[in-house]
Amino acid sequence: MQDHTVHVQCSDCPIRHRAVCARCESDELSHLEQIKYYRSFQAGQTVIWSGDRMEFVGSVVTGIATLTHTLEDGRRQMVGLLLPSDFVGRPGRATAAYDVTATTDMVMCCFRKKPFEDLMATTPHIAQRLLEMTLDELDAAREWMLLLGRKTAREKIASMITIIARREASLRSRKPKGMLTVDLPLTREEMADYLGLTLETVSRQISALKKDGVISLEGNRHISIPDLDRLLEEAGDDSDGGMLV
Amino acid sequence: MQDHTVHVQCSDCPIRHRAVCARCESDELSHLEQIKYYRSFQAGQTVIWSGDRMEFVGSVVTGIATLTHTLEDGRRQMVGLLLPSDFVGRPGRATAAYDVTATTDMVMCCFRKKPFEDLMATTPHIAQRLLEMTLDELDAAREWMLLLGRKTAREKIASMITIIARREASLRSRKPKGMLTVDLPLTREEMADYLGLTLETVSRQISALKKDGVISLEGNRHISIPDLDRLLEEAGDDSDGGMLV
DNA sequence: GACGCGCCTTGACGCAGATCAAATGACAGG
DNA sequence: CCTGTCATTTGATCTGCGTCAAGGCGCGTC
Repeated sequence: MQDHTVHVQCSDCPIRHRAVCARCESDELSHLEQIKYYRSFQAGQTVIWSGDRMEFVGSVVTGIATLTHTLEDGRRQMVGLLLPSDFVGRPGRATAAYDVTATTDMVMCCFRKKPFEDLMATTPHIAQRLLEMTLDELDAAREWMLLLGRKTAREKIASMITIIARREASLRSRKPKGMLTVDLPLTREEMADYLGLTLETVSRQISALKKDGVISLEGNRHISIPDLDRLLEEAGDDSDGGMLV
Repeated sequence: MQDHTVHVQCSDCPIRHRAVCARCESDELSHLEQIKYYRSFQAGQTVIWSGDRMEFVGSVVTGIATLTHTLEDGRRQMVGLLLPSDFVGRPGRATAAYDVTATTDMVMCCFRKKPFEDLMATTPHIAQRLLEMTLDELDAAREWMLLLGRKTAREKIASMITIIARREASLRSRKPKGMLTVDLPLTREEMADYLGLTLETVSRQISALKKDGVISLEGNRHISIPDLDRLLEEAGDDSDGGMLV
């Protein structure tokens, strides 16, 4: 599935690598091919610190990264979870606004910012595609705000599971067979930073959902969902969870 | 200041009305002029309900609107605060994702969605401008997530005041003279929905900040800030509050 | 002036989740 | 096999904020 290598060709990533793929389909591929390059990161490695100069933009090819804000006293809030195909960086801004960290081994496809901006100015399709992606991210951020501001710890956990299941599903081409399962790509502490909780509360609520039969665990990270509707109900959303199935 | 009328010309709003103004400076103004129209709303009136068909996009000319999510049991979370010049709507999506409500009397400049999308496809500058604005909103949403997930009630109130002061300042052309003052355009309940608190907690924390001399009140809505650094400190941010001064 | 109606403030009390602390399990290296 | 490290779980206690309730203030209307 996520078997891209550092030398993956642009044309290999019709889904994962959208910022590039939008161009792959046109006759100007060669421009992007000339300016793109790949970077690998190890799990735990910081891609860029908040406030640093941001010399590139790019997108995740394989692995997972997070965006986090940190306060001086150490409180942390995750503000973005980047899965393969997600875009990183901000054309038109010189410095990073948050820490970007690889939480698994990760490969990014990067473009030096200036050439990318030049290309964007002459290739309307790129700005239109980026706008679409940014609007999606904004919607996700706003759903996340509802979670952070108004949901209980139990609802937050249930919501997180449905959100990650949904995003993993959208990366997979095939439909899931058998019982729905989710791999949580985060530690309890990272989940806590995602949800605005402490890691102890995350652990307790996962245990509680397990005890109540809403989910079952195999190991610490792998979850199966016997009854999706039950989980969606626990998530407290008024919507259907974005049509997960 | 905010004396635009329903018949305001596009060329009157170089700051407030950015989605239009991007075009005003070009030779294709007439296209936008042909498809734009104005809508007025009274304070409290709903512009559109979540889930409704969204036939238009537009931007706020005068007044203030909010975006809110509501759960079935009535819990509400504000996810956007729209001041003059802010864009509303989402090219490429058919239905609204959240409730849009006028909290003061408000005038919007609208475009039917289809013609606007057509224009966007042929006028690269519009998508580029919208991308820039959307990225700004995304940054604001992420700062808001930090507030919702990790700040104390007192810090939330202090942060809200600095955020609103900053945004009001950016709408004003002239520098503030004398002591910095802010008009809160929201009721205590709306502030609570903004901050993920209850209205009682909002009231208590505002009283506490007043008692401690961080702010002073004239009436319920008008705040003066004797010492901005003190307020920024109370807000708990590691940044400088976006260079308010 | 008296009334009603929003909006706001203040007080008393309870609880969800934070905090502090300790135990358990999973591994990797010696 | 032992040991150290790190992630996780679980328990005991504390506390910030929610909840419930009462009352104040400004303002328009009769």
